[in-house]
Parts: sequence; structure tokens; C-alpha cells
Amino acid sequence: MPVTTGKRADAQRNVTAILDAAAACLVRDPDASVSDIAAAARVGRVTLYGHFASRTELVDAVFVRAVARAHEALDAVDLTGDARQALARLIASSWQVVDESRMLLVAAQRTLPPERIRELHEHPMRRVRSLLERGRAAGVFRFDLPADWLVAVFYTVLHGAADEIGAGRLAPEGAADAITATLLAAFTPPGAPVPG
Amino acid sequence: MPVTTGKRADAQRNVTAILDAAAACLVRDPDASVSDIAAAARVGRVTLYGHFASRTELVDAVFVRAVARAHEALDAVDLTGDARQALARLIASSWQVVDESRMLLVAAQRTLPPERIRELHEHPMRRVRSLLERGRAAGVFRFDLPADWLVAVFYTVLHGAADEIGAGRLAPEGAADAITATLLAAFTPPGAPVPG
DNA sequence: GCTAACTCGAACAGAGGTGTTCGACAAGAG
DNA sequence: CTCTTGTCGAACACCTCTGTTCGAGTTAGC
Repeated sequence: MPVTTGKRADAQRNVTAILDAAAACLVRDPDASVSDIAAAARVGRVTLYGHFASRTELVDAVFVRAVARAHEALDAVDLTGDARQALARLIASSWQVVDESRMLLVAAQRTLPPERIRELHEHPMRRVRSLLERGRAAGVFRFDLPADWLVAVFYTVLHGAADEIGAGRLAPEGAADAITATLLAAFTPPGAPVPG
Repeated sequence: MPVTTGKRADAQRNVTAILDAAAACLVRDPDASVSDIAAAARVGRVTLYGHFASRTELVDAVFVRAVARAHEALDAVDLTGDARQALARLIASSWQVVDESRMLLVAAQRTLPPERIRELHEHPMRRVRSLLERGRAAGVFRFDLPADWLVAVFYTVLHGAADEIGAGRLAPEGAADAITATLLAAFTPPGAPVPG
């Protein structure tokens, strides 16, 4: 985690160039080497090591930035009102984020320890969790399964959709609708009709 | 793909020992080296290369064997009668298989080309697909989403459950029930009540 | 324009992996 | 019992990647 403040202007520019290049490379190949990343950033390998002590630290920084950006984008989503509609809105904004950064997650999983991955996923998960609990209180989401599990289902289905799109078996246009229909049904309390 | 027939007895024994050891090692570490696997199999590295031309070929063989065994185990499941109950039975038998071999899948994904992974997943997928279509015809499963997508949801949720168990957030005892409740709801046609 | 911060290429050391060759040795098949 | 098949350890060549060092050159800041 390089300190961008107090550094010279070109140094700061290089840091962001490296982060951009790393993100691009890691998406293409989760095992991209430091040489590849430095070359893509049009920067010497030595310069890269001047800003990031190790490859692991670089991957961590890329992942942290991606999570922060996703958090920022998702904060704009209105989660008030009917919980089911709010869930639909959250999905519509989330799935593209997941689709874009899923290869980055793969790269992170290969280099960062599992606790770190989980640690960085905590904040985004809280958003889903609180929405889930609000919907439960309103009687539109099920109570018979653990909240942890339902949150996991949310993310699992989103990632699964991204994989299906990547494999060409799901059209990106229809993805949001399919995910929404699936998750709304999965969250519906037993006995209640599935919304359609 | 070493030919086990026509080989000497000890050679055949070694091949299975290598496959067993490889499976065990790859589950522990998806990047396990050939040296590790050979040592675990109590076999010289040269002997291993005598049976498998490359590490990739070995991983492929391990994966093929795991898939075949899973196929065999799942063939014992009765998929006749009510489609929802059949789905429940299939889940009960499937999730443990998935849980055991998910690390193997990770290892395969790191070394085998994506087409190969997909190719080997085709047969198991057919089973789910035909059950899905039977349930659709009977009116108990939804028609408003692509069959491909629903099959993908099936596998995604199973793998997600395995991950949750691995992370200690889901009790293995309750897993089958949670998966079944989730998937039955996800497969329920819009307007129909969620079974419980 | 002077200085400190930064960059760069080349080269280094070290680790760890793959796949091969060699020669001596053991074990199954007939 | 013989002979083919298989096994074994050690060593080899080769590769790729990481992280570091050096000295010379460049750029921003004031």
C-alpha cells in the first residue's frame, strides 16, 4: 500500500498506471508476472518494486481499489422502499460490477490468503445482509434459512451468472432479469407465491 | 491417459497409487508439484513420468476418474416420481460429491483448458437437465427462464454451499436441507407457492 | 538552475518447477 | 529360470519467476 500523498507528480502517475495495468493484466491472466504488468504500465520493473514491495502487495492494492470502487458505485443505489424492488435494483447494479471484476477475484484468490479475501468482502456483504433483514421484517423474504446462507446465495448466483456470460451461454442483456427472477424466488418464504 | 490393461501387475498398482496420491495432494494444494505427488505415492518421479507424459496429463486423468466415480454414484439415485422429490434426492447425493471434489475442480481449472473442463461436465449436467425438463412438463418447475441458466444455478448453488462449509459458515448437517429449500424455491414457477 | 526525488536497463542471485537421460537393480510373466 | 518390463535415485539442462543491486540518466519542485 504505497503512500500516494507527498510523492512527486510523476511517481503518483506511475502508481496509478501500474494499478491500471495490473488490473488489466490480471483480468486476462490471473498469473500475470510482474514483468508483464510493468511492461503494460510502460514502466521499468525496478520502478514497480519501488512502489510495491512485492507482487502480493501489488495484487492486494489492485483488489482493494476494485472493491472500493464497487462500494462507491453501489452506494448510489436506492435501497429504500419495497425490499423486493430494492433487491432488484441492487442486482441490476451489482452484476456488472461482479462480471467485470470476477477475474480479478480469481487472481486475488490465487495470491492473497483467504482471510484477506473474506476481510475485504465484509463491507459489501453487509449491504446485502441489511437489505435481507429488512425484507424479512416486512415478511417478503424467508426466515427459515440462515441469513449467512442467503447472503452467500446472492453472491454465488451473481458469480455464477458472470461465469455463464463468460462462457457465452447467457446473454448479457438478459442476465439481470434472470438473476433477479432467480434470487427473488430463492428468497421467497415457503407458502408464499413466487413473484413474477 | 495410461493404458492400464496389458501392463504388469506392479505397474497397474503404481498407476492407481499415483492417482490416489495425486487426488489427495491436489485437494490439499491445487499447485502440488510432481515431486510431491510422486513422494506421496511412494514412487520415484521417473516412474510417474513413465506412466504420465506430463503433469497436465496426470491432472486430467485424476479429474476424469473423479468425474467417472461421481457419475457412478449419482446413477444410483432414483429420479422417477415427483420431480421435486427427485430433485431433493439428487441434491442429497450430489452435494457431498461436490464438497469432496471441489478442490480437485480448482486444481483442474488451473491446469486444464476451459473446454476440457466443460467437456467433462457435460454428462453430469445432462442428468440435471433432463430432470428439470421433466419437472417443467409436469408444471412444477418454471418455464420463464432458460434451461441452461437453471442448470447453472443448480451447480452454482452446490459449489457455493461447499465453499460456505469450507469457510465454516454452514454446518454440513444442515447443508442438504438449505440447498434443497433454496433450489426448490428458485425452480418454482412464478405465481406458484414455494414448497416448504 | 540546482537539487533531491525518481526512473531505467542490465545484470545478478536464488528458488522452484518441469521433463529427460543414465545405469543399476528388482519383480512379474511365461 | 530367464527375459522382458518396470522401478529407482541422482544428476542434468532448461525454464520462469521473484526480488535486489548498481550506476547513469531524467524529471519535478522550488
